[in-house]
Amino acid sequence: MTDDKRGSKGTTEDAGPRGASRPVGLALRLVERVAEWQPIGASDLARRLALPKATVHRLLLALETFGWLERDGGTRPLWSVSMRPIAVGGRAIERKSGLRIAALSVMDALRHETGESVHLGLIDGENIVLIERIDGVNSVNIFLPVGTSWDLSWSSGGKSVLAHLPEAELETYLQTPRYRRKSETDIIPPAELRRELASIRDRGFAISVGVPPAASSSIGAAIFDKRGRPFAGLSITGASDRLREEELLALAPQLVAAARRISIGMSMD
Amino acid sequence: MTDDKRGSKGTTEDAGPRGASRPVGLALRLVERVAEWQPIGASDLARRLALPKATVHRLLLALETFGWLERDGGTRPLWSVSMRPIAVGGRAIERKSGLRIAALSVMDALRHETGESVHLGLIDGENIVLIERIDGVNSVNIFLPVGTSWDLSWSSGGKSVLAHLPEAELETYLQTPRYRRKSETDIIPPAELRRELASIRDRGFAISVGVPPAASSSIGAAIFDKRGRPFAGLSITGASDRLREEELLALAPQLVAAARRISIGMSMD
DNA sequence: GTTATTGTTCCAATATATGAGACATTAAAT
DNA sequence: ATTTAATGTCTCATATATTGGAACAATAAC
Repeated sequence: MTDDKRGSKGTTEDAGPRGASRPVGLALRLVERVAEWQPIGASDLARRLALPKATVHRLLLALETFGWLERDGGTRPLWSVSMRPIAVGGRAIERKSGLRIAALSVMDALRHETGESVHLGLIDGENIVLIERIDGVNSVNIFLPVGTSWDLSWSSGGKSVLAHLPEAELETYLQTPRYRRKSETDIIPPAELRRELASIRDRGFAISVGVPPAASSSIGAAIFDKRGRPFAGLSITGASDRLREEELLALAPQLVAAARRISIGMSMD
Repeated sequence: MTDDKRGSKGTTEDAGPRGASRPVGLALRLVERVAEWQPIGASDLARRLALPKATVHRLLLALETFGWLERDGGTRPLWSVSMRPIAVGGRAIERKSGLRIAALSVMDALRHETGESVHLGLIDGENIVLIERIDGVNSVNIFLPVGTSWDLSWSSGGKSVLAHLPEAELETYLQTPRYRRKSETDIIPPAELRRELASIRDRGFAISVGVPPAASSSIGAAIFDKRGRPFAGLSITGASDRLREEELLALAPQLVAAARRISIGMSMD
């Protein structure tokens, strides 16, 4: 009631650097955040993003029209993402660089040799995203959904990629503090992580042992492209009461061989 | 050099109905098409979409900044989608209505009983999208990527959903001609499809037999929400030389029971 | 060497996004 | 039942970001 600056627009700075479309940036941020917080109402969303209610509301409507978001039928609509991102992403994986095709037969062989589930993750910035999972023939107690993404330091697959990254990139990665998995406060000392990565580089694989109750343990190895750059991680995962450190180490030779076979398969096209 | 209508802007009509943000619509269309045609160059893309080169180029840059698209390092950049859509979609599936959680244990039991792979698809407009796959303990020769989507009439899971759709919606669905799988020209006569759907409704499941060389066959049943609406399909899939019609029919009781168990699990929250 | 494409940048014109406020409607609190 | 707070929805004047034709450079094809 005091100030009346109607129609004062925000600047592009809010959305991203470079000559980048502001509404597009806002819309994409909205999709990502709705996916994270769904189902969520418009006002709540606006508050969390520190954006005007009207702007958020308008964009939600637009995203609904284009089929990327949908709302449930309640009196107070709650928003969720549609199947569109999955469908788009599925196509992406399918044609992506032949990695999936190169990896599948090797992964299938591995699950039959070991009885355990095999996971394939692809690097995405500072995360690793699960793009394929083949289930072990043993009884499996955990089925990670394709599309799950973790910080590189949280999984054996991610750590094995991290270990072979060029020093400069590792440096950048370590610039931001990394928290231990399942903790919001417990920072991993960079020196500790560096030590572990050095050991991983030496041995050629990473292991990650979960704590007993309903947890899983895994062993992972990196996959390299033709220029020798690590870009994906292969890992064998199982219940942590069955796969203790001893059993994991026994799986190492087969895993490392499989990862190498995939790398080679990728290098010749 | 004749006409000089500089800066004449396009209208919102091009992008979509209602008061919808044009640049957002264009950007999303771009993401979807890039996913379909990747890797693709900017000019080629602009031509196929009948959009000005400059506009496409600018949006591609924006989408790169926001992390949804990426280009390979060649002198002539070719564009592909990043892992972002998968990561977003993964979160979507994870929290979606509890379906995945309700279905997983049932699917796991089913794969151990039958030895074959079990698929879970979610309806998305006139398509069904694969959101979860659990691999059979028998040797499996086909691993469909999560995120794959087909026309409802193309899979046993899709047909079983189609069969229980309200008449009005089925009518709308049949308005558009449906082609046989793997054919661009061979239309399925609506009457034929209607007959098959009636039989599926009677028996409670749908089957789909693939032609021998390197094909797969499956049997599917619908999953219903608490209001009795079919919204997902459960199916058992295997190599078509192992799963002939006879074997598929033998699996029917277990499949139907499993689908019912999931529906019930969904109805109580 | 010549020609045809492609990627990239510029810029004026204008169509479009913006966000404060107001209202109706629903949920929570008293 | 009545009040209070919060939510979804809409409108509108203004500022500005999007737009797309054209020109240029860089690359590929002939």
